[in-house]
Amino acid sequence: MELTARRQRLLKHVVEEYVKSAVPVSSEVIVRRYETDVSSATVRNELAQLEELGLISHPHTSAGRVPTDPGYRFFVEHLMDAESPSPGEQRTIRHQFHQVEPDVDRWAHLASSVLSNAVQNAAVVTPLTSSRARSRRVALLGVHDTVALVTVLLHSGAVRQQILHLDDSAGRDELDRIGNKLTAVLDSQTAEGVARTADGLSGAERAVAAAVARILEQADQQAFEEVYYEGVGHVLSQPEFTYSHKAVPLIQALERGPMVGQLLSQAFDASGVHVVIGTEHPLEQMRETSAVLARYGHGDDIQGVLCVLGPTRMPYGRAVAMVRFIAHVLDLLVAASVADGDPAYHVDHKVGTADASTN
Amino acid sequence: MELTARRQRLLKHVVEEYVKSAVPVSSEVIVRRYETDVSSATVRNELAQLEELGLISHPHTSAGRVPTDPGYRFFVEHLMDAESPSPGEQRTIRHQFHQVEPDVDRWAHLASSVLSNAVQNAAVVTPLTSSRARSRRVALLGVHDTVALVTVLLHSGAVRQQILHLDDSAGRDELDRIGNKLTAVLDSQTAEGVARTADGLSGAERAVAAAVARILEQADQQAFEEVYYEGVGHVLSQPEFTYSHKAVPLIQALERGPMVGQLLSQAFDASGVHVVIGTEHPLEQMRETSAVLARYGHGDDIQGVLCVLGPTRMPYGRAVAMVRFIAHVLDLLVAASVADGDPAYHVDHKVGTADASTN
DNA sequence: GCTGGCACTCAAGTGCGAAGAGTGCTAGTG
DNA sequence: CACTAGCACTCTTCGCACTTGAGTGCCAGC
Repeated sequence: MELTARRQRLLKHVVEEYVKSAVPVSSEVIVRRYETDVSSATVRNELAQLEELGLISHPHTSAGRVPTDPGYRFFVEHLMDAESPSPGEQRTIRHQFHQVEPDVDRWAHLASSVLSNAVQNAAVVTPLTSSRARSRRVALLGVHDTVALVTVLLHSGAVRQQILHLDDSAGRDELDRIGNKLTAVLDSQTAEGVARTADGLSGAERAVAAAVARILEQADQQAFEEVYYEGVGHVLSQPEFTYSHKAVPLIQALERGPMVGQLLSQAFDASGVHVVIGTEHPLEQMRETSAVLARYGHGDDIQGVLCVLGPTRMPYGRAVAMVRFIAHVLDLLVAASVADGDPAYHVDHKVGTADASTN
Repeated sequence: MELTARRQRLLKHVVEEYVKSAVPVSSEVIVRRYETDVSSATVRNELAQLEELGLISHPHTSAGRVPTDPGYRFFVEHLMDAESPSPGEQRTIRHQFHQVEPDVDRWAHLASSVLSNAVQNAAVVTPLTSSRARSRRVALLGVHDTVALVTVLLHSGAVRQQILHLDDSAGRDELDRIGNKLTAVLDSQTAEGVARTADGLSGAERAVAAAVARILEQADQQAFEEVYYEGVGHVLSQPEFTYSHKAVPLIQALERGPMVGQLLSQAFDASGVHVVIGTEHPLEQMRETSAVLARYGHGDDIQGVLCVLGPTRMPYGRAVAMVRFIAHVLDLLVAASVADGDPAYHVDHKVGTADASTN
């Protein structure tokens, strides 16, 4: 009872046909559409073998075959074709990203939108974060008398700001001075570093440094809390969710950002595209959904996660290809916006997109 | 056939009971739970009158009564009690907002979260925007050599930024100079104003001004495009959406921000809380859902919209009360962060929340 | 090793009757 | 005149038996 080439082929047909039609696939259908040179009886014998191996199963005696989670796993590992999106599609997507290129905050949002539409499933994207947020530049803008806006440019290229109420009023020059000083003093510091350094400062500087520390802390926390998701409508349209109560746990997991974090953090263990199928999920509520994920970003420190989420009956090939491609596009964008002194990235970037100033 | 006091009372009972139970309400139930001093036959006679007036209806002969859209409308207009949330609840909510007070960007997100949980329905919130975005302060942060981050503080208190690729490299002093100059020159200008002014500038200044103009334009566009929503799970749990395909149009409307814009813009016509019921919706796809909306913000120019969205069978009283209360809380927050020179707002605000600097 | 043929199983649909909920109407009462 | 008791009527819902058809499993034969 080994996994002959023909059996593998049959498994592939079962998965692909089932993903397409959502109906358990019968020996008859396989013969008609794929393996025209043998009879349905032969196929049935082979399918029985695949079932014994635990790769496919029977909802009931008189029904066709459905892949099991291990079946999908084998398919993903050995059988699937994940060819890249078509050149036309690639161009469209690159173009969309190019349009929002100067607007770092919208990358993740756009990515979730593009991904969910391309794969017709839900997509989740975390914005770019450092594993530990570090300050790169601090600026202060006066809002009015005793209120200032503290803006911190993080090493990751993201920008965060907070309103700060000052004890005394401060002029613009004073604010600029503080901003410049803190930029220098706090350079590349993490939240704890800033807190430590703040002890050596005085008065207004100290208050601002405290705000910076809060911002960094929050950025650390937010890593997986603030996620963009889209395409819930696609998932609900799938036949496995005709009764919406089945979808409720999934949707609540999506809305409660942190729950997804646990899932997404898996993407950090390995590079490349990662597939999690049904019962392989650590989260109880996701035992009937699959995820295709990959990190994007730059280096080991500055990263985000892309994820496609849907029922286990999912077009894995397409999902993997799209996730891989979009991660690649984002990698280039990120590289271009990170101050790392490596000119190679700039070249890459200039090739892919035009300068904002030439718009 | 007039609307006597008793008939109004009965209509109120029908609406409240139906909202609670989701089951058509029978004369029997009304007698048992509300009007114990008359017989069910009497109630039936009265209900028949209400039906003739078009305020309630019959799914079929042997079923109880269900409110019609005009019935809900009358209820909302004349019968509903929208008492404020309990003091404890008010405190909890104020506390939550206080915690993110310095972080303008998260207000809308938090509002949608609080609202959807309190009313157990979906909630949509647009972030604060001016009807026309105006520049208040421009700052430039060097990212690396020829790349700078243009940060614009809008009159509304929101902050936007874009990456800008410069033609020539510029030092920090030069960037500061440009930032200060543009802050002065572009003060209170809209996108068109900035574009016009830019003609008089030269070189790098012009490029930055162009970026500012783009930022303002985008802020104008985004007014209703970028919405926060939450609580889809709650809506799907309602019995009217057991078959999820009924919920798909609603969810897609939510995900496609602009479609909701049409709905939300109604909130601007009138102040106070606005209720739109089922067929009153302009959007075809929302004919079975109701919305409770209000704007929040400061003055006529700086505003956002709060909205509860769910099936017509909705706890209107509770929804109106919560929307009103949260709009009020946000009003105070916004007032405190806007530079309008009116000290009254500051006093208000200091009462409600503590300074960030005293954390 | 493959195939045709056939018995078997089970889900899904159909028709029917009984039960139950709720109404509408009518005649009767204070 | 407003209210009520009572009852016939309607329509949904549920359970049940029956039929249909898809699809399998297996076996004998090539």
